[in-house]
Amino acid sequence: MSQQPKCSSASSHSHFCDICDVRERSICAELNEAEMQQVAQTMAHRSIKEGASLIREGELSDYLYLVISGCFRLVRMTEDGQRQIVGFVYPGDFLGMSYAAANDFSAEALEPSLACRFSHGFLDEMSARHPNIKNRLIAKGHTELHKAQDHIVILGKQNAEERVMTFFTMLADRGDANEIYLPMSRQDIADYLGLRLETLSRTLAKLKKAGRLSAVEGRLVTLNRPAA
Amino acid sequence: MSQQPKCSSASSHSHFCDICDVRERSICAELNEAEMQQVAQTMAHRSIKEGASLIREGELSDYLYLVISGCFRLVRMTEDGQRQIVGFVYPGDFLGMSYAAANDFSAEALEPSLACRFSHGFLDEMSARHPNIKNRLIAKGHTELHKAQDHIVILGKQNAEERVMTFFTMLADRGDANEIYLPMSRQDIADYLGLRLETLSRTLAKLKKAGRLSAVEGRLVTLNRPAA
DNA sequence: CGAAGTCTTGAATATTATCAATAGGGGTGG
DNA sequence: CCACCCCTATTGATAATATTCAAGACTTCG
Repeated sequence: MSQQPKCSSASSHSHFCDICDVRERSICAELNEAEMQQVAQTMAHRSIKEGASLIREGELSDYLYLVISGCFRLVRMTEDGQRQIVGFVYPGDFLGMSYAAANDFSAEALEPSLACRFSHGFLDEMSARHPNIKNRLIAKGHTELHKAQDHIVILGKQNAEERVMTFFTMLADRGDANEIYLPMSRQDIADYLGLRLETLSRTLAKLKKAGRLSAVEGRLVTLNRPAA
Repeated sequence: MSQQPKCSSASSHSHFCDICDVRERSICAELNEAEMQQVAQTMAHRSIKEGASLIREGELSDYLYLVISGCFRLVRMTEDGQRQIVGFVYPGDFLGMSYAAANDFSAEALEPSLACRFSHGFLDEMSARHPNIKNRLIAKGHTELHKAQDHIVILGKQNAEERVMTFFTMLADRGDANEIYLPMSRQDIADYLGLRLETLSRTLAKLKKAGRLSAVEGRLVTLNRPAA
């Protein structure tokens, strides 16, 4: 229940864009050379400390953020104070998509992270010249919906073992190896999978004994699956 | 496992728009008089029989559909053949939002329904003159994501009784009364709430005995809650 | 009326949650 | 460096909850 530390304030750095890993596959890919220059000059960024929130549930969404590096958990609190994690967010994903509406969830950094900040006004202006920007936002929203529905299937139809294996498999598919580093705590995983912390712990032990996980050591997990 | 009947093919009717209940609060609201005339002349509609599918999971989404009347269940099948309902769709909602991508789910009519059919090309053309159309699509996608996350919270944090009450309360809030007509079967509700059919049935009995539901008679349910 | 489907109820089982205690890990200060 | 504390994670025993399998009741429709 302690107050989250405030994250650092926005600041402009012209060379941030040079090191941006997600530029080619996000809205900046739509911009021409001159516009890219302008963006690089004026774009504000935010650096978010581990545990700090980039956006907060219920607050107004003034900006659209593009995650450049790091990782976030998306948290929704229920009326009776329970915590549900509705997703995890990685570089290339957007946060604060809701134009002038309250945020549906808080986004809390799991590790020191960087995000790029677009004002909605700026986006509208750019969209006039580059209609594909809006299309990318629509497509991205669609991807998010798809992921949320995968999540619904996990929670609606799978038992504890299946939930955990599905979760680890999704993480492993983000990289190329069967060894995974978990950026989130056990409680985070439990709150994502709709399980109690103890059930998750027991399920991990069971999966390891059954050989479906060849290693479970703190935040390092190794899947045992037929070579992809 | 029987094949769903094919729904009737598309047809054009100039006066369909006259009886459209959702026109003012959907994309047509952006159009001027002349454009509205054009839409009314050329727009194709589909009438979907009860049990028929408007779109199918895995098939390419050629069109965007706007539901005019009736009601659909959104069905996703898991690899092992289980059925999860990821949502219900009512007049004013869109289907087939994914530009040139496969549908994430099937939409099956719960009652005889009508939908209005937009080709993606037509939408792009109209959007050039009316940028708000794209904004409406973005906003609608956001609403859908929000609803999916509500669903995640139901499945992740609530027990059977809470799930059922939350579901009925949502339905009641769509209208103005505490008496609800359910357009879907018990199995549909169970597959939406992540419960077995028998568990749902028992939970209904329990809620009635406890007085939280004052009536449960087939598809008619009456909530017992402090007058809103 | 009969048949097929849908819904409800019953009894036994399986799964998960709860409460409680213990173990591990990382940092701080003596 | 070690002892201590705090936080996170694991394990154990029991209780609550939901599933499974089975049977019966209610509806709808031919």
